[in-house]
Amino acid sequence: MVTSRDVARLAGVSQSTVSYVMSGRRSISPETRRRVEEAIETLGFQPNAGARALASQRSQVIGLVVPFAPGADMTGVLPFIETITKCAREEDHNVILATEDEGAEGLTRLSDQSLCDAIVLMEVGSKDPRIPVAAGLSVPVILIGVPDDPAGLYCVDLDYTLAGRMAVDELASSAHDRVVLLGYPRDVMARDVNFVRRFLRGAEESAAAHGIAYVEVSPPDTSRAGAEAALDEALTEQGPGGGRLGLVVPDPQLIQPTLQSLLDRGLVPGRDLSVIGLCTDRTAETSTPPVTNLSLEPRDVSRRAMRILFRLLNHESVPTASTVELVTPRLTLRQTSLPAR
Amino acid sequence: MVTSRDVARLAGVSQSTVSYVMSGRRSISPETRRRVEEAIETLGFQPNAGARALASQRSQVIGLVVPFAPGADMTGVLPFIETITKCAREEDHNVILATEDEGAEGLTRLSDQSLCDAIVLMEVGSKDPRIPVAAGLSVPVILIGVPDDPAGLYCVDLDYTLAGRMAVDELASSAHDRVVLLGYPRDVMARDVNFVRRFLRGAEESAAAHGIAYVEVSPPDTSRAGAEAALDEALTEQGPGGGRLGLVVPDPQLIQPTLQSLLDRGLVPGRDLSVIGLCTDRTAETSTPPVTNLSLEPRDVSRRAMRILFRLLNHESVPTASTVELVTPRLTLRQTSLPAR
DNA sequence: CATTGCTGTCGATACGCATCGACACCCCCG
DNA sequence: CGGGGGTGTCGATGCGTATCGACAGCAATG
Repeated sequence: MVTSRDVARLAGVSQSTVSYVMSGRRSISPETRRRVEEAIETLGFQPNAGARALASQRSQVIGLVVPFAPGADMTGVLPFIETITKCAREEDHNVILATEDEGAEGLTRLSDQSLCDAIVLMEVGSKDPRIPVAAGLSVPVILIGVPDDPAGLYCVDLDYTLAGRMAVDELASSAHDRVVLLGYPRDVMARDVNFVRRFLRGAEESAAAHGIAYVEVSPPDTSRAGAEAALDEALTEQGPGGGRLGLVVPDPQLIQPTLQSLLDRGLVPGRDLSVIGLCTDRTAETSTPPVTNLSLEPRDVSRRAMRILFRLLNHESVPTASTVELVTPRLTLRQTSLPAR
Repeated sequence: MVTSRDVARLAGVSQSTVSYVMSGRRSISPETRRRVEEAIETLGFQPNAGARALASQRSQVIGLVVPFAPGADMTGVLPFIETITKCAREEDHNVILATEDEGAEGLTRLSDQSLCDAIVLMEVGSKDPRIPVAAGLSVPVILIGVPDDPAGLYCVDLDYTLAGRMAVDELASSAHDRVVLLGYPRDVMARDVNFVRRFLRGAEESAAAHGIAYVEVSPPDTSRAGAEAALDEALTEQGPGGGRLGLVVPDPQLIQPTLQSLLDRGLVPGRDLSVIGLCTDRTAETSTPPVTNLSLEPRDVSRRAMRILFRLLNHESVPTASTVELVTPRLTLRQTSLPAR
């Protein structure tokens, strides 16, 4: 192993000088700097992470807690991980992974063992039991998702209320007469996840504002049969015909089954009715047919979270007065939207 | 911050005794052990990771290099990450993430900075430029995927050759007359990925062995249009009718488009022909209709890799003489298989 | 009783780096 | 020509843990 002492010896300077060359925390003469950098290059010196962390009280590591819990919707988790990792690297930090199923102890472990300088907590639930613990840690914590009580922690999330509103707004403005919201399956509803409530509220509000007919049906699960059942309920209740129907499907897993069920009934999305999904663009592009969607913007959300995080780490002031930052979803029209009339 | 010295003071022992209680590397009297453990509990002591790493030359961290490169197939990466992380935690290790786009430097960084004790390298290509670098690192490296020259490194992967053989074996044994292999898109073929070649070879071999008609067509890309084009080529060439046709689709991204294209032509998978996909079970279950598939077994592959890894770290002998460990795929019949005749 | 061999504990040290205080040197100004 | 204020470098120290050698106490042995 090459140490900074080896570099110092080769460059003919002291070890501390090497350290100052690398950190830039003291001025160094151009000549010395050159010699040291040359020595670093020659020896291929890389500072020992443990020693650095021990001496500086900074691990240069970000803890990322991901939802691997069984049953959690893992669709679209990857873009978050990807973006967060890349943002971290841009700031010369590394990412250490923890899984949701470790619960609150996972958080204290990361923090108390000085494994990381900050924590990003993904997929935060309404009354997430980790929140009070997170609030008491010695490292800053950024939440992706908005709990009922953020306990002063910084939160970033998609603006689900706005997403719900945008979905119905779009349908209303393209002359649809009625909206059916194909809700989340019962088990998701039972978990009382925050963003579900927010989305539904936004959709309802918009429907009310536009004076447009609005019903909400909950499928038993996200299977093909679940979609069938929900559609049965939705369509028989109102009759299949008459007017322009808009279907809003906020659960990504339900989109493909729903589209398929519609086709089986001879109802072609984009010809006989509109379908708007809430899912990643990738999911929307690859569904058959490609579905008009509101993007979950995982990259934007992640980037915003990381910006806050590094501002906190660098003791810069965090500009927003608010503790909750919401990202605006993006609507992309694809093949499942009825043409304007 | 609570240190082992604090624990020692409270327990009335020396710091080194605390360390020995925790590591179990020297015998400790029951009475002393009790007092120390009580003190640890009381203070909520967690050893400082950096200090521990510095002193013991062990970071208790596994480096995981994931394929986030643009264009890489990210489908199914998550189960690998999940399983690897969980295996690591079972052995009291953490996982640090690196992205493929850091290339070989990412590997030397992880190793030379002593950020981790071992590295898992995912999605290794045939002539992956990282292999020679990996072979020279001071930490063990486990590959997921098999390069042309493993350079003495341990590799774990699905047995793609067997998968190809199993696909055609299944079709042959269920009285199919001919097999069309809807290959990988041209850009994947161009990258000359190892597992693609292996799968195709297995399929060819089996077809030859069974004396069954076999053609292979390559779609331009994984879009719907790409699937259409490939199907056009495959079906016109042989005519749509006559005998029992089996379609093998090894690219997960191509499966849904292909199924859809078939349905559009009035060809119902499971009634008019058979379709076998190579994809995760999850993908197979959620396709419409659910496709008979050979599983990629990400959990098995990951677990095998981690077992080797920890054996290496614990200086246990690694049992296999061979450096390459292949996992047997699992065939699951679903709705796209023709009933036996 | 002297010796040997354990068992259980302690003190000291090393790990590699960051940082603080000291200080030698030089330049500029009085 | 003397003093003051930078500038650039160094030595020393500390971060918190693991581990080595030492050794006190005790039991078993000849």
